[in-house]
Parts: sequence; structure tokens; C-alpha cells
Amino acid sequence: MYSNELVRGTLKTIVLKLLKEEGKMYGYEITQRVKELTDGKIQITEGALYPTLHALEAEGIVVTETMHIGRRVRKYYKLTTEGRANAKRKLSEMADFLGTMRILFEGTPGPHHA
Amino acid sequence: MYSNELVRGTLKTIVLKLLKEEGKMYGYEITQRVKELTDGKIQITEGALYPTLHALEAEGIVVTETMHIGRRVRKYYKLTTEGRANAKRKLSEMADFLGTMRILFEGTPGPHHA
DNA sequence: AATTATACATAAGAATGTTATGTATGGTTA
DNA sequence: TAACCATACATAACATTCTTATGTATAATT
Repeated sequence: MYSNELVRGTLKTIVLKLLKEEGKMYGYEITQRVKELTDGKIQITEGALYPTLHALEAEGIVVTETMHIGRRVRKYYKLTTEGRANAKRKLSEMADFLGTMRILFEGTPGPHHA
Repeated sequence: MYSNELVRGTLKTIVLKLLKEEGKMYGYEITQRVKELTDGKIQITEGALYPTLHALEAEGIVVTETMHIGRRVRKYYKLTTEGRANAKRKLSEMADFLGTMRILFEGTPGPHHA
């Protein structure tokens, strides 16, 4: 686990990236996926995730679809058309940001994904 | 300029990195150096920087030395012995974190600097 | 003379997270 | 079968860390 100040600010972008790739995901699934992909180094807490998802919905970036698994409820989130455009912007901003960080901390910009 | 949520959490580490490289720097100099190195993409505000520097001093990570340039005051900051150890930890954590971000956003871990 | 750059500082408020708590179902194990 | 852990949602109090605004003052440029 990172001393989580570094992770601050990246949550929304991580969610958008996953939704863009997977099409639709539910909250708990997102927490598990991120844990998997990062070898447990990033663990999204529910107290951070759910308010973020609700905010994305309120902004029209995502819409929800509720499914019933047995008697349990699952709330799937997927990008809207506007959300896809937003995600694209945020992801290219993240790519640029990571390049800048590389310059600062490694002295190299790294590969560019035009 | 990045929609600055991404920059959140990186300020302290950026300062430690610069101090480690330069030996000593003063506040205004740090803001200018970061602006230069990042092509204006990251602009540290004074409201964020000075409290951070004061906190680092209170934690014993840095010590200060006041210089007089004409009638103006400059406050130089440099790492303590403990601060150097702390900086080393934070920088390797940042390197690891950037690798994790690359996996999430680019699908590649990037080079490892052992 | 006015403006901009240098150089410090602090305080109110916003944003974004942590930690704690609550509710409930379903599967596994002692 | 009782206890425990995993799944799955949610919210609220609090902490941290930044933005924005403000204040003070000297030095250089237009």
C-alpha cells in the first residue's frame, strides 16, 4: 500500500479508464479489479468510491442499471456518450501528467502514445 | 496546466526531490524551477508551498537558513540527515507508484531503476 | 509613476479522501 | 449450526491538502 497521499486525485480517472475498457462495472467489482491490477498496492475504499460514482452520475458522465443477483442488488455503471468524451480527455491528460512526472523524477519523458 | 486534482499529493515529494538534487533552495526558487521543468504544466502556488515547507521543518525533514539579499530576505531550505533518509523512501515510493500508474493506464510497467 | 517580478506569510473555504458505521445476503468452515 | 468472511450497497464525521484571496515589502522594468 502506498502512503496514500499519492493516490489522491487519481480515483476518478482510474474509474473512467476501467469503465471505458470494460463497458460496465459495479462498485465492488471496481475495488477488486484495481486491487488485482496493482498487486494490492492500491486499495480503493468504499467511502471514497461510492460518493465518486454518485458524483459521476450526477454530472451525467455515467448512467446506472440495477441488476438482481438472487436477492442481492448490483448497480452497474457505464459511460454515457458525453462520458466517453470526458474519459478520453481525462485519460490523455493522465498520460501527459505521467510523462511530466517521469521528467521530474526520472529525467526521461517515456514513450508517447499519440 | 493540469486540472490540478492530478497534482494533488505530489507536492511534498517534488520538493524533496529538488532539495535532494540541489542541496538547498528557497521557496520562490522552487516554484520557478518546477514551472521550468514542467513547461508551465505544474505551477505550485504559494498558498500550497509555504505551509508545506513549514510542515517539513516542523517534522525535522528540513532546516532553514535565512539570507539577506540587499534588504530582501530569502529563506533557504535543506534536508537534514533524517530528511535525506525520508526523501529516499518517498522517492522510491514515487517511482513504484509511477510504475503502477503505467500498468493501469498504459499496460506497461516501464523501466525499473533498482 | 505604474507595473511586474521577487519573496515571504496566513486564513477561509473547497475538494477529496479516511475511518467508522450501518444494512443485508450468501458462502465457507470449525 | 454458529461464526466468520466475502459480497454489495450506503452515508456521515473528520482529516488532509490544496485553491483563492489577502497582506507586506523590496527591486527591476516600462
